[in-house]
Amino acid sequence: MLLVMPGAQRECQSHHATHVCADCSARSLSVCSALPLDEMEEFERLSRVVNFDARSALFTERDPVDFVYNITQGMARLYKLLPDGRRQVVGFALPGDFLGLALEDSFSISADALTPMTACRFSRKSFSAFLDTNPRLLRKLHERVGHELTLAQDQMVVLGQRTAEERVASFVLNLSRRYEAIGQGSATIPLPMSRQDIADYLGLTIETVSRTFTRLAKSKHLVVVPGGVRLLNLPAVQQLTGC
Amino acid sequence: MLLVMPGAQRECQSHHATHVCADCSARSLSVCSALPLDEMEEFERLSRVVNFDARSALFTERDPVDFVYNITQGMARLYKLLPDGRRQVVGFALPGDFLGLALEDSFSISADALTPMTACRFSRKSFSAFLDTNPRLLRKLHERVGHELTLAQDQMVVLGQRTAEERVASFVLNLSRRYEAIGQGSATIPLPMSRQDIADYLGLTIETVSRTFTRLAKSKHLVVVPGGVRLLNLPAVQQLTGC
DNA sequence: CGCGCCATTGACTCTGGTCAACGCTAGTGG
DNA sequence: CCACTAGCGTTGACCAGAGTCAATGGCGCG
Repeated sequence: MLLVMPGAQRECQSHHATHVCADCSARSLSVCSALPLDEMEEFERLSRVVNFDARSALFTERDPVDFVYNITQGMARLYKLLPDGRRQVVGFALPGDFLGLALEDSFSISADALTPMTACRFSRKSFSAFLDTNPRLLRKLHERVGHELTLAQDQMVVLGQRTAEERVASFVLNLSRRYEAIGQGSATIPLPMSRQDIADYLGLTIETVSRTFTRLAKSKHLVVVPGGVRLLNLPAVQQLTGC
Repeated sequence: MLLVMPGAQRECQSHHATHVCADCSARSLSVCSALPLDEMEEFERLSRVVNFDARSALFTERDPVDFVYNITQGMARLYKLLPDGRRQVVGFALPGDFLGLALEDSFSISADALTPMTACRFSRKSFSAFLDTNPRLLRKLHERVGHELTLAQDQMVVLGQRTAEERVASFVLNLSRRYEAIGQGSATIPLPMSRQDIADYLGLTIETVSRTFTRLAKSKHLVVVPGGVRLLNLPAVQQLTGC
């Protein structure tokens, strides 16, 4: 069980001068793409670029939602804790992902940075007010949550029906597809999260995850490299996911 | 594995005369509550009341979304199938629930009626067009999907972390709360779905579900009655869910 | 009445969990 | 520069919770 120290947060705001949506590498990946240039400028003024150190907390379950975030760089893990310390990682957030999508009053999950991260931060209030004047953005946001919901349902299939090997294979494949989608595709798939994070995401133990990677390596499906894996036989791995 | 016959669908439209939103028992439960009276009348004209026999299919994964549904009576099961026949039930839909929330092009899940059902059916096109002129409804819909997403994340915790007993206990409790929320609370919790449905929802087998109900009955947590269960010791069952 | 479906129960199996040891690597301090 | 340590990952031996297979029971329907 890996916990983040409260107070580990180091959040350093950069100057507004450096914040130009038009130059943002994540713009095409995010809900911002719904905005034409002129509206984007207004939108831009509502937000502020924030940086997070690796291992710092973005927010915690039940925190009031004062800010929402649009990730531009790095990776976050999203999770829920049980009172007895068990943890379910419900997802990993990449550039283009929006945290606080649901516009709820308090966060239903916790989030912290796995790597150094950059995000656009909006106060919920101003973001919400902006949405009232921009149905297109709301529509885009709605699409996003809808997509997140189908992803969550896919993960329910993984957790409810799949074997350890299928879970690990589908995890690696999905992550690989997501890297590709944000233009970071490569033969080697970086895994910035720990084995414990993967285990808690897949409903397995760290030992089972480790053994499964070893087995997949022995069967020449992939190689485990420092900080990630490299797929050797994509079709065979796809086969393994059973879907 | 319980499959629904294709063609089992019996969908009988009733007359528009009988369709009056103002009298709808599900109105306060559903997204419609976002609409003032005058807009509701326009909205009303877009929809049509449809009835479904028990065991009939509403739609199937990958079907194009021609219609969206607002459930007014009965219960549906929502599920995904794997190519090899394994099934994950991702939820049960009750009055007030909206099917097709995400406004996607094709359904990501299948749905069929567990009981005789009634729903308001909208063509996606006209519903979507109506949304464009009613940001308040869109906002409400967005809230809904957001809520569905948090429920899905809660279910990920159940599937990834909980023991068989905890899963069954949380299933019964959640269902009980939902009945209460729609004004159908009672000491006896109806379970219109089969043991197989419950098993596929909880990532267990039918035998484990059955044994767990028996165990919970032996330990005086509940009684299994025809068509449902009756909780004997609510606090103890809450305790069992570990949360 | 008898058939069929669903649920329950029992006996046994097996996948994945638990517990424990070990190794590797990075960071620290002498 | 190297010894020491701490944290993470891997591996092994064993265990247990849930799955599998099979038989039985109960209820509704023809």
